[in-house]
Amino acid sequence: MRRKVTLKQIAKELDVSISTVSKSLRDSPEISEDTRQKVQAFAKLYNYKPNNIALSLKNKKTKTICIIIPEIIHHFFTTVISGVEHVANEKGYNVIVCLSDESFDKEVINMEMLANGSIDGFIMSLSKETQLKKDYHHITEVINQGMPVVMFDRVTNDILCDKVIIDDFLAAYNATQYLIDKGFRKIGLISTVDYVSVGKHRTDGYCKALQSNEIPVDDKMILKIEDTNDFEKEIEQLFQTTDLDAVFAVNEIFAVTAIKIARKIGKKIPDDLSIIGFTDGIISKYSSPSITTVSQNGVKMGEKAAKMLIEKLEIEDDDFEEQYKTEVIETELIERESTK
Amino acid sequence: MRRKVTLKQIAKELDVSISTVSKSLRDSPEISEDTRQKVQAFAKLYNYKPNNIALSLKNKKTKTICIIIPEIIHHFFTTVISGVEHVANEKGYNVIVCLSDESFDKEVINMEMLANGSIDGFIMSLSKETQLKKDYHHITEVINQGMPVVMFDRVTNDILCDKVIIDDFLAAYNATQYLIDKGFRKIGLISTVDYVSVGKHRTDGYCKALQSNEIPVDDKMILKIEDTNDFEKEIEQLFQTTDLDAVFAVNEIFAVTAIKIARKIGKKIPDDLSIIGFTDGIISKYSSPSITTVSQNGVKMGEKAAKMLIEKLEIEDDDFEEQYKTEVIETELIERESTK
DNA sequence: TTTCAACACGAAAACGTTTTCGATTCTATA
DNA sequence: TATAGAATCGAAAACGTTTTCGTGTTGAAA
Repeated sequence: MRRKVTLKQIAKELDVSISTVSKSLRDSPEISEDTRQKVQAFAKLYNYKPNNIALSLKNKKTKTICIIIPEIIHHFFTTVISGVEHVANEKGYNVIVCLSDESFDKEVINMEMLANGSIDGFIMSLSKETQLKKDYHHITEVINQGMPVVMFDRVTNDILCDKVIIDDFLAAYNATQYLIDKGFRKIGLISTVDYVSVGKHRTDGYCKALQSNEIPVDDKMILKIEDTNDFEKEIEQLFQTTDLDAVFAVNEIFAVTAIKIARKIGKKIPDDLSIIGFTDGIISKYSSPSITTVSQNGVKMGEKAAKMLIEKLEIEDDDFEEQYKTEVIETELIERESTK
Repeated sequence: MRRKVTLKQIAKELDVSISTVSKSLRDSPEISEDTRQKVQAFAKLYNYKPNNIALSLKNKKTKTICIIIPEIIHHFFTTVISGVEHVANEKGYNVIVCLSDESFDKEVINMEMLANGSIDGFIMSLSKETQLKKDYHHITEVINQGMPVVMFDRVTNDILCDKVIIDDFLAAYNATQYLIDKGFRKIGLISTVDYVSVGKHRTDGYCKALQSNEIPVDDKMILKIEDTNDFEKEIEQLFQTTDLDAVFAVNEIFAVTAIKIARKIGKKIPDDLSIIGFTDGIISKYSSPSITTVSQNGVKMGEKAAKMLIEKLEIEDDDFEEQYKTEVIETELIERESTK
């Protein structure tokens, strides 16, 4: 077991000072060719690598960013991670992934823990509970300490910071309009409870589309799901109490479950019922029938968020004009087999 | 913007020494009640939190572990992350997630980057390319430096370290036997290339089960997929050149794709063809028909791996008897709709 | 020979902690 | 009152770097 070698050890071994070793390794012109080569050879032999922690302490930069997501089970979030990872690694940053499990407390703990020097900045999507409580003190706290934060997808207007979102309202509007254009009039909605920001926006877009086409919004056709554990019954009830010819679901789990329930009660997809989902995830693609869906490019969101964060991190502190941007990622409707 | 306050600043402000501040905050008996309260009050007011990096440098412990996975798209790996996160957080550790993208180089870079003080230990599953090259120098290097490594799922016998696996051979054997018990004889296999360790073991289990039942192994019924990008054609060809009544697929992507192709060429699932997958992931559950599968409890694997790693980290260096364990996680067959 | 610059290197501070040990003051006992 | 011992605090080292600045040596020009 050969422990890592330090500058001090090299210095001692070669009988020079620590400074000389450091400078030699960084090719400082102050050092003579002779000693430089001697030191470098020795360092290579013992596989010297500078200690990251010491560097972090000295530079006050850790070259590490943290992404906090509510759940890892939603494929969308894993694609965001993938995007973040990609550009972060490219720029020499590491990524710490934290899961809030939709819990306010876990979100707070994670942030407080990491904000004390461990990382340089946050990329995050709000947990359900945080959105419900509307308590963002932990985030403002971090921002006030001068640590940049980029929010994505589930964001809030109560916080001033960089954001990456899609136009949930417009995407839902277009999806609904697509169904209307196909001739459907009895269009159901399977959404989340309103305090989840994106759920609210998508619900609004759905309603607006109906209104624009002078189709009355019928609350009986709208299902807002709170508990993700046992929502199959609710969907089944929706299908049995209403006579829908199309459904817009705000995520792919809801969409695929709707398909399953519809089948169970004897409806053929898409012949008897057309379904549009949200998020072009792995389920939509591999489900049979594959699901027509609003693509929400998670990789692109992650990449963009990481770029914005790292940009903020690398501008000199001199020209710190606080300019917050909100980037809107394009969505598109991917037509597959669940609509006709 | 109120920057983080340090011990030095508090000391200066209260006109005491840094040591006194530090001791006061840690409730040292050396300090008088008076000054202790004074310091603590001041610290609370200014929301003092110790700097993690400084602590890491001092303690030579970062309280951070890294998990390296080949791909985040496989739901199995995300469940492992979830398990690791869970116990790590419980024990006060942070988790850095790295994606090797099945690339040897990325695996090496990630490990070399983080091994220099940034983290305390690794949890990892080998990339395809690493398994192909059989080059594990980066891993032995890390282990030789005294940093514990726990491997899971895709492991190798060439490295001595703690491991968490399932019995791939037995699980595949049982799955195949299950099909045989149902009366099937023409059982196809959709596997990965042999250098992926788990693919090889599952293939062996399949073959062994056939042999035990005196069913000849027919290479034409075995498809080994190398390129994950365009394997649909290969599966289609398999179905057209052979007349199978059942298929065992070594992961859920292969399984769901097999269903899709089978449907496409007019076969009904499970009436004309029964299919068993591997990994009880999100696809298997939500696919319709839902997929009978070998459950490979990723959460449990992650939890176990994290526990083993943290245990290694927290034993005193005194009693360092190198004892490596290999933990085998139970699998079970989950019967769903894709078999009859 | 003197002087000055270039050259080569080392000492020390700094990042923010914790901890050991020494120093000073106070209290109580002889 | 002298003194031992407790109580209270500060100096400094240590973790591993980088970097500024100072210092000594060398060579060449005056």
